[in-house]
Amino acid sequence: MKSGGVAEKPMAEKQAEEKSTGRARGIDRVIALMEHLHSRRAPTRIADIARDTGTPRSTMYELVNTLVEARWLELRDGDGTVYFGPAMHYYGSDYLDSVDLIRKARVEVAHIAETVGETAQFCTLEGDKYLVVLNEPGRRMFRISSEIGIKVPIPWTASGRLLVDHMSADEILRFIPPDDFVLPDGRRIAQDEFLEDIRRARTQEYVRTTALVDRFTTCLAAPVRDPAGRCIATICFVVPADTTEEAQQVMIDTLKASAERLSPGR
Amino acid sequence: MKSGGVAEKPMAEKQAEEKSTGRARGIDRVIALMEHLHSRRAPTRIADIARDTGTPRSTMYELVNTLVEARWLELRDGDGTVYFGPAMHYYGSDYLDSVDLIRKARVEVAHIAETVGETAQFCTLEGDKYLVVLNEPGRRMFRISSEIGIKVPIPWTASGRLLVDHMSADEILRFIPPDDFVLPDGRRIAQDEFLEDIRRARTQEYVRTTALVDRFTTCLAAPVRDPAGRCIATICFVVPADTTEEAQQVMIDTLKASAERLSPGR
DNA sequence: ACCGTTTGTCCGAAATATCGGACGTTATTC
DNA sequence: GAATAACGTCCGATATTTCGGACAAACGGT
Repeated sequence: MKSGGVAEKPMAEKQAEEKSTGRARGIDRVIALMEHLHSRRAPTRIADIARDTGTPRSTMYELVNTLVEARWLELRDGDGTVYFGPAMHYYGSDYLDSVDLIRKARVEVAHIAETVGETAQFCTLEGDKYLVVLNEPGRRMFRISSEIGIKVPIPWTASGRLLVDHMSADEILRFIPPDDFVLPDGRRIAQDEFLEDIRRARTQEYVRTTALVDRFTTCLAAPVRDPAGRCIATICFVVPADTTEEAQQVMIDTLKASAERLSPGR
Repeated sequence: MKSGGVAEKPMAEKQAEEKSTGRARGIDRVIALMEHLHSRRAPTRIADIARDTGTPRSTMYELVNTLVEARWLELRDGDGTVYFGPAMHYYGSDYLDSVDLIRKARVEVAHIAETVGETAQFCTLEGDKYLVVLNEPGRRMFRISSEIGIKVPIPWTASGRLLVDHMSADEILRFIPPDDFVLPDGRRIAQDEFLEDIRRARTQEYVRTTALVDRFTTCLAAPVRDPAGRCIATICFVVPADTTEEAQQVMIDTLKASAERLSPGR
């Protein structure tokens, strides 16, 4: 077997079965299936999906067949594993084109990633989590797998500090789940430093963070604001921490210009 | 109402109901729903979707609610219309990243679109139709709406001439539905000219077409070939027909270089 | 202001899709 | 090479989801 074998993630079937009986609608099982694939982000064997989503095996086989036929899913490798199919890309592209801000952001992100040569992203909030919506790898491309659509705690990111800057300190601390201040390596982000970052961000109109999620990475982010001045999204660079200060200043100016162009109603 | 009102497309419910009774599984209704949205490529009212897909109204409302909750769909405008939601983008991105050739093609297409400044695309065959998989608008950006995932007759395109160049003349004419030689404006593409285009393409390793689908547009395409020499995809530019010959030569060279880099096993 | 049309919700009935388990086949382990 | 585990398919029963139609509210044209 090429993938790491049996995964032990007992979190996927949260709401797989909520009522009393184990029986569920096909569509609900399909939604659980797709969410599971997205969270694993790798081709997965059908039996594993069935187990991890709490779906009966026979049902899962039946549904997967249907979805493969519709090209929502694709059989991968020898066979035995499935992953997303081309139909998802088509529908996803339709979504991107249908949202004005995202369509414009795509142009900006592609442009600055190409000209600067570093990975650029466009991010928003979804609920109380931070989310990468667009990702354009730079020439370096040291991070291969996309994080698009993966929810991340707000304090882990530079953009997160901008996306909550319309709230008061109290509101912010009530808004963000306390556990989200703990980084993947176990370090805890001090709340007062976090709030100070946000305060500074409001005047500087950009945020820089270093060695947060990843020890050797710096994030630079600028806010996209609605006419009321509220940060509705961010555009950012993800660069090696040893990037020179001058280069970073250029990037910050680039980000501010792009963010300005993206801010609606100007 | 902002859209053209009631649409009269009696083709969407092809296989909406195939058996005898009108009853169908939820998942099949959802697949029909998504395909319908993709073919319309615009936010659509729920009742219209129900009618055009042959789904009972009450069923469609039920399903749409479920899908909106899962963020597969989004309510648009005031309300009343639905379209694809962010989840489709996330799943679609996962698909793009999971296919090696497409992941590489994304880099190439973005790069040449940025440097040349014209719209670049990456295309393949799906069944007997041509299909845009990636589309990166140039600076001009005169065509806004994406055609990603929309099936187009092979003879209408420059890329199509490359994608069938491994077949004999007979095979090609058997492969392409006869109606596909008729352009949107009613003109008919002569089969011998079409075959001659393909023959020339094989030696030149690129194709140029002008004023085919669109009177003022020229397409330039180069083949991505597998180790056996078979064209498995194309990379192309879509430019105004009055682009100078010198500029077009530069683009052809650019395409050939990119196509070469994308061709597996070299 | 009137009236016809459309929207969105609710309900009971019944057609059927989901489920569990069994079975033959293929892969993996020792 | 035998034993064990996993894979994928099939089948009948029943719990459930789909469906049609009815209804109130909102809309829109005259």
